[in-house]
Amino acid sequence: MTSDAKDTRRKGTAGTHRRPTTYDVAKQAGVAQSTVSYVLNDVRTVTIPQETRDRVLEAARTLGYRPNAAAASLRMGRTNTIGLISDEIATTPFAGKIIKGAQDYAWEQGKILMIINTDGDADIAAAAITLLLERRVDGIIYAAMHHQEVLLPTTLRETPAILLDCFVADRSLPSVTPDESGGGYTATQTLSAHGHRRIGFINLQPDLPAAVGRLAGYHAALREAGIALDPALVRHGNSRADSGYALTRELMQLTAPPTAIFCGNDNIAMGAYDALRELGLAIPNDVAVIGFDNQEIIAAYLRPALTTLELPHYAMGQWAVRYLLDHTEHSADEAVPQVVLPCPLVMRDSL
Amino acid sequence: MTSDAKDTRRKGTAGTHRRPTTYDVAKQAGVAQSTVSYVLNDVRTVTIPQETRDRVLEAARTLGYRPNAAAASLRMGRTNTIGLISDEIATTPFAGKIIKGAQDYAWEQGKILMIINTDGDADIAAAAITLLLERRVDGIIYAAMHHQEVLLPTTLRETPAILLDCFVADRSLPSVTPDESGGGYTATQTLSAHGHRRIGFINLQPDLPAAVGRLAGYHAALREAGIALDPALVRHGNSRADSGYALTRELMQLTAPPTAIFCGNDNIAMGAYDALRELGLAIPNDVAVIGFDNQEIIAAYLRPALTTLELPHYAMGQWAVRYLLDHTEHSADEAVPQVVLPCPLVMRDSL
DNA sequence: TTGAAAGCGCTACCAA
DNA sequence: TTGGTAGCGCTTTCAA
Repeated sequence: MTSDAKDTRRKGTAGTHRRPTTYDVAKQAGVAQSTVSYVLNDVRTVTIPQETRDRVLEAARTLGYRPNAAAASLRMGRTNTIGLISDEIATTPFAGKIIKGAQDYAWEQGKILMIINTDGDADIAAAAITLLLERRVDGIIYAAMHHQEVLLPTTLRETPAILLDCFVADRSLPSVTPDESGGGYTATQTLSAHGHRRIGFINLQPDLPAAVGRLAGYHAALREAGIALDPALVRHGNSRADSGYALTRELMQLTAPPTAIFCGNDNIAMGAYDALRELGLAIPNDVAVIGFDNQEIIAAYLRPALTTLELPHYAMGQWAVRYLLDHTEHSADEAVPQVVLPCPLVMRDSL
Repeated sequence: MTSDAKDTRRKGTAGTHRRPTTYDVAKQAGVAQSTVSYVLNDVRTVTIPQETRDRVLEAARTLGYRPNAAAASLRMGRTNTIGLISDEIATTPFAGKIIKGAQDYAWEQGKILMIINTDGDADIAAAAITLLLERRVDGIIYAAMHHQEVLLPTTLRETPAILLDCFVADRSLPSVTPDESGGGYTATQTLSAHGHRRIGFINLQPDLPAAVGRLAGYHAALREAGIALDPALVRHGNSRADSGYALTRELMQLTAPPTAIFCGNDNIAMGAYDALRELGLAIPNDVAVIGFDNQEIIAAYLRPALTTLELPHYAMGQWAVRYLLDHTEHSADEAVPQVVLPCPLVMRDSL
């Protein structure tokens, strides 16, 4: 703290940390600043003799030179940064997977992520967009953790953007979401391939995109297998375990109860397990169960381990970044893609 | 791509997106560039008449002006950005909490986070540090997901940095970690306060900082309660459920088995539940159980719900950012804090 | 109260 | 092959 007059860290007394610049490196190496830039960026349009290169590299090393990304960004008009706005982060394992998918790909491409969590607050989302715009990110990913329609500030259109696990009503923004109906189809088809003809379906709240899609898939698979749709076998719950429990009991009280149950998510499946156990029914011998979401901690710990469908969070994260990097330019003429990624089956022991 | 025939986006034909600058705003408002800066940044040292202010604000608005953060950073030497390097992100719920804690505080202070996940790879960590240094972040948080000693590149010392849930051997870098021994104490003391005198402890691998700390806390609480330490009651496992299962069986086979078990983490507790159930012992009436980590998905779903200690991930994230913001300057003379944050008890139904 | 201008560190153009 | 130099958009000093 002290020293003479306590200016320890302001003046050039060693404590000062003015980082060396290309200018310093140039001086040290006895070349021009531009030469330093050429060498450091390995610019191939100019040819610099190895000897000079070495001198520059050496000077940079001894000075501890580090390029200043802000200066480069200012000059080049690109920040090599991608903004990621997510509506949740701590409360779901999905967030981590999306981030990881996005980051892995971004990192490969030398890009870096700026992540902002909104906690579902629209004002924060708007502020986040503003901030990222000021940072001149090369693109913005707006990610929801549960497939839904969203309403977004128009400011998002000032930069390339892509929606992840969500979409806008008029589909005017590119999006990447899970193939819900494909998932519903896979689940149902897998069950029917195992010989089941009476397949119960405990769906999520009927208004959710996920529920609509999965139900469509269920219908399609049934149709394809030549199984008549029995409306009594389809129920809508609230996506929690208690609803899985209650609706499973309802289903099993039917005069012709199902031999397999497709659960709208893994929580519901957990409830189904409880109900089935209480009824003295064995999984999968008496009743087969298949879930959705692959919430590892549930699915892998349930006994028997739960067969389920995985939501492609990692893949969506990856896809979103790739899309942004491939579409750095605003090209209004191109179609706005609404991409849908498959939900892979994760086979365990419940069927 | 060529011109003449299809240069829609290069020239000023509407498609072009040269963002307006302070210069444009100045021109539009009929003032000098500096005036724009004064108004936009609300600089109080100069007094600008409301009328001028309004003109500037209006011009900025109609032009859709957005400050360029890179330019400001370059000029000011501060980026208002904090780097967060984490060794895992998708595989543990802890990451989300740390990030949220860090981000919530950073956001409040107008700072933004750059997050890089290393997957535990030292090379990636080193590259991440380099990248963040080039970005001139105002500070770096290096976060582990499990309390451990780490070995870090010296480059980390080029900027203010803080370690989260980890530390370096010589304690030369500031750190914030959970109060493991305080947690061990709380767990044990809580059990003894419930009247238990024979308290088993199934610890993690003995070499982990968490295990060492929790054991010390266990000892301290026993001593304080006047309970003699019985080495037979202390076991070391491998932090997974199977080890909790096996060691619980061992413990219960003792001629004087424990009436309560303190489990080194929630996975172990899960295994203990299985063993106890198999032995026909009721929780908490026959044996009380307390866990550690508060892995919500385990702890809250276990029946009876598990009483456990929470790791302060959110608080550590918050603390780390606060520390960095308070110590923007490199002050070598200050002591290097090794802060320890409490692990709060989360009461549920297992004791 | 306002304006001109310097300069943050970098890239890349143009000349030598 | 190398070097001088003009900005990128901003903040802030200094003069008017």
